[in-house]
Amino acid sequence: MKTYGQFCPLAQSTQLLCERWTLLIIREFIAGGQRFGDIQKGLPQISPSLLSSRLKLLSEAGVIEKTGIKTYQLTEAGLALRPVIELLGAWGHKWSRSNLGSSDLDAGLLMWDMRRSLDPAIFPKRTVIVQFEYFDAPKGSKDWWLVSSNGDVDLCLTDNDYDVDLLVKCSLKTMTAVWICEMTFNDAVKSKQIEVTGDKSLGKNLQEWLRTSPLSKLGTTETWPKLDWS
Amino acid sequence: MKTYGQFCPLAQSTQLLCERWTLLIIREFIAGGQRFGDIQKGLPQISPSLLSSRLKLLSEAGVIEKTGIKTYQLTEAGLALRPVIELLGAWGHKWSRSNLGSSDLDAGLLMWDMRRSLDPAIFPKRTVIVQFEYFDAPKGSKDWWLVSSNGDVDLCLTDNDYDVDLLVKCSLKTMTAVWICEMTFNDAVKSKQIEVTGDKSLGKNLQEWLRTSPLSKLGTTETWPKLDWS
DNA sequence: CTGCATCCGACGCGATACTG
DNA sequence: CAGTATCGCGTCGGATGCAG
Repeated sequence: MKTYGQFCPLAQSTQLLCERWTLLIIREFIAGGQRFGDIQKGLPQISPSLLSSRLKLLSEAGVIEKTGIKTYQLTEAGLALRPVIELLGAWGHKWSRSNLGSSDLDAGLLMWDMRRSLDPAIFPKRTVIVQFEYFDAPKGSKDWWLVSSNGDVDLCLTDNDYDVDLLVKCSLKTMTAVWICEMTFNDAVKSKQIEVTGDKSLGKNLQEWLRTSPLSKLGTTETWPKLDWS
Repeated sequence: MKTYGQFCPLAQSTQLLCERWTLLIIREFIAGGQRFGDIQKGLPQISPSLLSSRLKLLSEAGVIEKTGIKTYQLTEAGLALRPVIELLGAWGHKWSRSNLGSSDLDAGLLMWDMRRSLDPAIFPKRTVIVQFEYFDAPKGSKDWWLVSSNGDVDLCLTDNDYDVDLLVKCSLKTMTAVWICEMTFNDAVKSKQIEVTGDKSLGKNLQEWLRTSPLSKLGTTETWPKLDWS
């Protein structure tokens, strides 16, 4: 870890936390990840060796700790970073100019994020299957299935001959924009950017379903309440 | 600027802000710096070329803007980073383990920080000169003079045959610890870690004088009110 | 003094392969 | 799945010097 040679507390924290990937790793822990693989899943582009060394560094710094042979969790110091993460996220949401360059789009990340954030209680207890079709996504990540059944949500990338209740067709960019609240689902449907077919009564719940993302609250309130990430 | 390939607002903000030096540069702007040299003074170890490229990047990102031929200031987006800086600083103050390694000590930074943070109103209007002597500082930065006269504080590194009102002798480490509120000035005096000689009535004000650092408020309150950096 | 260009070294970081 | 070892590239960033 490179130091700044300054006694300033900000220098102390940034030299630890503001290295590449580090704050995103913390984000994954806040979002509920516990294992090496959980973290990797939320950070597809990090190399295992780097992740490994970051975890070691964060352990030594007392931000995370091992809770088992292969599980970690945030310490008190780590949990204290949550407001920082939230504030930085809110700043990015409001002030970042990058407006979703196509290189920022990643269907896998999007769906993974959905899976862990959606509230299954919105749908009936019986199994409900929602298929997403992104016509502009790279081959192999165009079609996704979210399977909600008795309080659980599963994510599938392969067609298991599902009995699909709802089919959502749109561009990856549109769905991502909806997910991070740059537009509302309903508006996107109205303007034909999203096409929904299937069970009408279930369809009405989609907007509400898609609002439970922790990010989604960013757009709506200026000063932003505690988020329910987990 | 290296990107993460993620749409997450946190990824957007960190890829811009969490590169080496960047947040410390913002800190310097918040502290009132406007010119290239102001920033450099607070970041003695940054190279001019790197500072230059960071300023350019931040301009493009809309965090700072040129206000004149050679002055910059924070934009609205930049000002919005202040809570982030404060939170990160508070985190570092509370949770950073590094406990002032000697490599973090820097007499120049310390004195520069003092000069801009001290409240001259504490002392009488007439010229008051306080000399600091750090016996463990590197040669050439052992002796410093703070000159307070009618509402202004100047900093000197050379002996101008001053008529010194107060002489403060201690280690650089001790003074730094006091400055960032790891201990109080009075306690350090009591335990003989700081030796003060000179005008007794002025000496009594030192503790109060040294409490006006923006950092000093970190230690005292858990949730920390708006700081007066400027 | 301000700001930038150039050079070059160090090492942060990524890719891959491999082990338990 | 959870990491470690190795290798090598790329770039960050530090030193110096110069131009405005």
